[in-house]
Amino acid sequence: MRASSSKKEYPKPSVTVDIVLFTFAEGELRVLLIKRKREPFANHWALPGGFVNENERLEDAAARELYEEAGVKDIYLEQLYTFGDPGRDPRGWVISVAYFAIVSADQARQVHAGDDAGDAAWFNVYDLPPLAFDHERIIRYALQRLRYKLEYTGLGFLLLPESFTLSQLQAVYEIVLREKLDKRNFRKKILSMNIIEETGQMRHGDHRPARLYRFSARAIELEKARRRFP
Amino acid sequence: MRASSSKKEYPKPSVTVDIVLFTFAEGELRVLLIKRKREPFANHWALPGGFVNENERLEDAAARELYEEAGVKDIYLEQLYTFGDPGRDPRGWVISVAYFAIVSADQARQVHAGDDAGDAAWFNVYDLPPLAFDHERIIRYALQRLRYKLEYTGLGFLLLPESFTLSQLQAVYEIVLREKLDKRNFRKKILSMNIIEETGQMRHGDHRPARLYRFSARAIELEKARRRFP
DNA sequence: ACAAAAGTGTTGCCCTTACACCCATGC
DNA sequence: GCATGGGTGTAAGGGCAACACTTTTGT
Repeated sequence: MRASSSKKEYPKPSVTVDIVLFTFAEGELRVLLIKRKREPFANHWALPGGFVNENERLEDAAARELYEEAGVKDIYLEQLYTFGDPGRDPRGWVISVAYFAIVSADQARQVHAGDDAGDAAWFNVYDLPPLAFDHERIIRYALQRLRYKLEYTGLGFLLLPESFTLSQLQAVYEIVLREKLDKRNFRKKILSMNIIEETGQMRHGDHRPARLYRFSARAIELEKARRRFP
Repeated sequence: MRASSSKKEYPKPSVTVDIVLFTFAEGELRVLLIKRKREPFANHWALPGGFVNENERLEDAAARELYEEAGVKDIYLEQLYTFGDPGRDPRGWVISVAYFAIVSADQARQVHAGDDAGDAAWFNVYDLPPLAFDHERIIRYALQRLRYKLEYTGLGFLLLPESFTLSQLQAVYEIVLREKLDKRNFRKKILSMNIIEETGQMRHGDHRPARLYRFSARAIELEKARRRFP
């Protein structure tokens, strides 16, 4: 059964990528879904994704599908898990490499349904419609990964617009982690990470204005270094 | 490009699993390799692995290949990463789902080359021969994962025989993490985790006898719970 | 002036780290 | 009796959690 006993022809699976794309807007953690036009699961919502092409890196396939189906580019992407259980796709043997992705609230606004896909829409992760295939399971797993990332790295700001207040950032943490956080401790912790800096601007809203922050170049470099592998 | 536009026939990749199987023996962290009999990379060492069958779970395929090629069963297995870069296999389009696996020193002794594979042998991870395909990269990534696991969970003992001394366990940590640890702090930390218990036996060697420990049922349950997902 | 969110420090506790000596055995 | 690895406690410092009031604005 070695790869090298290769004169015989073995059956081959189809390989797809599926992308769990998160963002944060209006106080909700949201996931992008596409409404399927065709069977199986016509009119069900599903993760964006599709077949991998030959001579294409898996991550490139994920980026391409996101662009084709939702018009978004330049996105934080990382491999999540590969799902290959028999029966996960009624059409036959289909293995899916799932990716985990984040867009800022700014980028999220550019999303529009691509030509060859159905409608694209954002859904509250905690209130999803019935999903096609095993996509609910994939989202649950992605959410778990998002929680780890938020706790261990400072990646919360990837979900927000370019400038944001500390209260907004805290709201992201609270909603993703599903727990209430202490304001002072939160601020101390985030500021001590040295990953965000003041913009000097203020946000004016209903009440006392709040300082605006952006994530610092340092934070971006840190994350790039951490991802240099594999 | 949706999965559902499926009347056209897309080319399909071959899908394999490759397993990075670790153990610890004679003061070394070791990886199991198989000597390839056929081209490409004939006579090079490679990770155990092979094609996934239809109607087979990916993890089952990994377990099967380990059994066929090395005769080992009932192993700690978890998915590591999926490698699909173009050109990673000279035979064409081959995507590999890599698995991370650990056997105890006891189990490692049962390893023997299977019928349809070449020789099987254990190698010091820090002193590997030239490897086939992108297998060196896969091993480097698996090693990184092993380090995380050792730091965050108490899984060091999976590498050791059923009963072991604290000094042996410390040696595992030191060699995997490549740093020297303080004996008292190490013992305090491990014991406070409540994952190992005394067997009541002693190991008699050259010098003062050492207490033998085993990992407790609790540790096994904990790890099972943590892995219940995805 | 009042409602509402922004902003700010201190304390106690726990966990981590650094560190050195006696003990039990085999030879 | 000596060489060798086994085994043990304490003190200081850093990080984390708990906790309440003042400030600034819009209306």
